[in-house]
Amino acid sequence: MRSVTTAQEVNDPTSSWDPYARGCPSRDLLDQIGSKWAVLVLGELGRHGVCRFTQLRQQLAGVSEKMLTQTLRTLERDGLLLRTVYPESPIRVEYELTPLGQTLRGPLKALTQWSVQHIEDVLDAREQYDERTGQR
Amino acid sequence: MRSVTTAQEVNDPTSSWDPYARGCPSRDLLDQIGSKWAVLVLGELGRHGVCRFTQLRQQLAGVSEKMLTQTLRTLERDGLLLRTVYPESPIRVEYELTPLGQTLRGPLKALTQWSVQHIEDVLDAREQYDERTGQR
DNA sequence: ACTGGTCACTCTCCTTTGGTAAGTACGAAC
DNA sequence: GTTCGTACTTACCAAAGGAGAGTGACCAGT
Repeated sequence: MRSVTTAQEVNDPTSSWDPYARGCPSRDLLDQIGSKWAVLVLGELGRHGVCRFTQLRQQLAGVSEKMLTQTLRTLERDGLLLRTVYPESPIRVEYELTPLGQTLRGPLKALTQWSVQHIEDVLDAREQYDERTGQR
Repeated sequence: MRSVTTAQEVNDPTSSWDPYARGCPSRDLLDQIGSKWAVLVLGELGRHGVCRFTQLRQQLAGVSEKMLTQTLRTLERDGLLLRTVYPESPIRVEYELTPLGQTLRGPLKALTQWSVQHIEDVLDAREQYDERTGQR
């Protein structure tokens, strides 16, 4: 068992993960999957199925190669995507979601859609806030 | 109209927000709402309805006062939560979700649940990855 | 043999963000 | 008048992120 064993969970090994607890792996994971580039990488792989490095770099306009590599490695390590190297010339590397990664599509799509659907409300709210606080 | 007007969207002013586009406000918003502390603050306010500063600081174990204040201000400005000051002594400040903030509960809850439900799979995947790459 | 091109990184430098801890403002209670 | 509680600010430093040049493997052309 890998569960972080503390006093209160000794008799309850299955339900001990709490993102609100400091240092809990589930908090770190939540942070990872909600991070800027991870959301977009997973979203893109969810829509296109299989992608190459350069393709992703173009779709996620503005990502640096360093961050793209870093994000892809982390997601691969977490078992969310599969990285396949074809030793052709020039080299070809393909990325695709694993079954585990697929299970994240729904939640992430919901979040992405929310940001598109409500961005105008948010921009309005910001304007009002700035007027309110700017006057004083 | 606040929409960022570029060539391809001149005849389509309503559906122009794209989180995959560099500098699009919806990308920034997605980044905000998916950020570490914002997720937890919104989650906590979703569960408890109304919270005070100190209460939030305790529930979100590990957050610094600086980051909590900063996160709360940003969320208030974005119209996701309401901040009410009661000029008693000692001062009392209450935070609660706005109707707009309520609409985020679903998506964020899904994400949080995912991280709890799949953290073990991810930890397994990491172990395997480290073995694979550590050997070479 | 040598130049140039492609792809997927990798490295370095510098800016921005985040964390730690101490300080501030206000009235109330002792 | 000193201490307490509450909700912040501020100063400082370490860690993460972004910009851009460099690397290595391979091959096509000259």
